[in-house]
Amino acid sequence: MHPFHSITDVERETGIARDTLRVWERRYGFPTPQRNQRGEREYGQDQVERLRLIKQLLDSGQRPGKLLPLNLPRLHQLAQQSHPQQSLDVDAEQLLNLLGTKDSCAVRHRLEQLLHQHGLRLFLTELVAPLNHAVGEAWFHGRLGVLEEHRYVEELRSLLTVAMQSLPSPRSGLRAVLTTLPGEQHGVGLLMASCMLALEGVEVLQLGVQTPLEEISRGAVENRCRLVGISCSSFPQRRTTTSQLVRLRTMLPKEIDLWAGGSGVTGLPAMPCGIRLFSDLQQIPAAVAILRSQTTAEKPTAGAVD
Amino acid sequence: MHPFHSITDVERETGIARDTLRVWERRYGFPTPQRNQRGEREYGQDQVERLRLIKQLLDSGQRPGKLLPLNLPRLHQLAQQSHPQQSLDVDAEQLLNLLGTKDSCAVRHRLEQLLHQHGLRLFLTELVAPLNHAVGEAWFHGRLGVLEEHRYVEELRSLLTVAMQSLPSPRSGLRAVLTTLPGEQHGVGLLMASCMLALEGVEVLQLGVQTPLEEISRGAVENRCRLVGISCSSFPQRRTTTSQLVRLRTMLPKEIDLWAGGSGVTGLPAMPCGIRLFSDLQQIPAAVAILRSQTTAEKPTAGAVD
DNA sequence: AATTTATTTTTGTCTAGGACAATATGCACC
DNA sequence: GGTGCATATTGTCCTAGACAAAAATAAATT
Repeated sequence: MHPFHSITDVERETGIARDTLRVWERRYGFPTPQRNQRGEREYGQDQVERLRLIKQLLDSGQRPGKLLPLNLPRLHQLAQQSHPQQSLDVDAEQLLNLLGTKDSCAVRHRLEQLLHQHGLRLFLTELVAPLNHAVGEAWFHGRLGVLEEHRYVEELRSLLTVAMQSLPSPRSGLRAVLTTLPGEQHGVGLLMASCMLALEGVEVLQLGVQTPLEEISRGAVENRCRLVGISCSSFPQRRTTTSQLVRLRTMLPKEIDLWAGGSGVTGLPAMPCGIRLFSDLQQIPAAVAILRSQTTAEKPTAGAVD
Repeated sequence: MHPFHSITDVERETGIARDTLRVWERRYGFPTPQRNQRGEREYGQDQVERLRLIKQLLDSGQRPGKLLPLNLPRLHQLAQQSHPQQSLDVDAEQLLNLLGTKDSCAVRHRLEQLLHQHGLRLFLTELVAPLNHAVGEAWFHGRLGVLEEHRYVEELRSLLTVAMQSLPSPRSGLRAVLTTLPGEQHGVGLLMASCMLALEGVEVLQLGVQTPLEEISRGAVENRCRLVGISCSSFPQRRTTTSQLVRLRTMLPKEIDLWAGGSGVTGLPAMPCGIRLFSDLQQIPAAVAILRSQTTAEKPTAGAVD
């Protein structure tokens, strides 16, 4: 009926905290919501759009002081500049186009085709990883909507879930807990990492998203896991990621490795200690190999741990 | 290191809004966090536990005024009373026990066994639905941890995803968009509903969780869906669910049905109009049948719509 | 006695403007 | 070009008050 959004709505839709929205209004004069009878803010659709765009630009490194005074055209202009169209694999490009059409089966079929053609590992590293990024960018530029993005994610999730089921039962010996931090909602990166580890013969204990740190730690210990993997997408504040990872590190026994990867860790301010950051899925096989050689080497010489 | 949580942490871990935490402190004298140098609240682990329990009791219909003055033993006592152990199917009971053990494969295998034994539909309505509830309760009573719950959810998700893939391609004619409202994070109910619809030959467009209302509407229209299904789990405020559903209803063309189901809609204060609430998965087949007969009946007599 | 209607209490969310530390930026200096 | 320090920017937290929606209770009606 009335196209107005409360401050809580806007917080949910843009990912910008209520306090931040209010302080922006005070400091920069934007947004400028109307007020209802009760004196509460009512954001119009246009302001929400603009805030969404601002949020995206912020996440890509821009600063609020520059961004908030700009009008919509200038913001779009900036979006163009800061995220130039990147060249893409021909397959990825094709899929991106398919996503834009109404035909959802086509996307599914093409993904399956490519999976069988290249095998799971290459499919993940060469196609899905860049495609994920490209889908995000396409949304950023307004080429795809949230709808298309969700559809893509669901197709991929389903495809990878099925693919992982049909992998041979891992030769035990190396077990891993895989999950995301509390607050993190995106599960596709997690699934991709699970696949990569499973491909290396690691027995993966997938816990889904948003596991409390205490439970991650308990799960790793109780199941005698050698390693904990955390998938991090973009987070509201990057220092949240860091502090949570550090806290998890202190909770885990030191003989359990802690790995973190995903777009949320690239450009993270260098971990203090004992946390391995992955900027790329492709680093996983080598890391697993090293871990495996370490573990088998250590096994015979028991003890020597205080 | 230091076992203290900021107010944001507590908000994330308990699902209680910051403002609410502060106002409780003011009104009821609980929680009573310490303050750090800067004067900021620091909640100890015990207070967080207590708040979690309080949140659970609130969700089950208790009132803050009664709950907040109570100490921990009394809260547990109340939890026992308000959620008496229910009798369970022998299969469900067995699975609940398996979940408590470390052996994750056993859960998986037993679920698969039962799925093949009963078929997907009975598996969902007779086993999974009550088991979901039982797992929630078991967590409530401290019998299972978050870890076990997550493991269960992931196994189920994977199992149902695979099962849905192996269903025959739906005979087209009836198409549905299925998703959850913005803010809703739980996707299992969604997957179960998708399965039920797919079993009835409905072509399901799964959009995953948290789709903005505008995008739900757009997806339904663009893909010529006859119906939109929303899966609602427990929501912070129930009126949020209502208002969002009503808003979605107004956005959708009136020839598209809107269905909502899940634990979040039971006991919801009667929808104004044009929204069908499902308290049970079993109601789905009949509703689809009716819809199908309506649609085929209407098709020939085109027009008569302003 | 049961059901409807009015009144009171409870409760979550919103507001304002101030404060401060953590991060980023600009600039002199090596 | 890199390094250290002063300065500016920015998100989050604070207090305390206000108010409407929901729930509980009381009152009035059938």
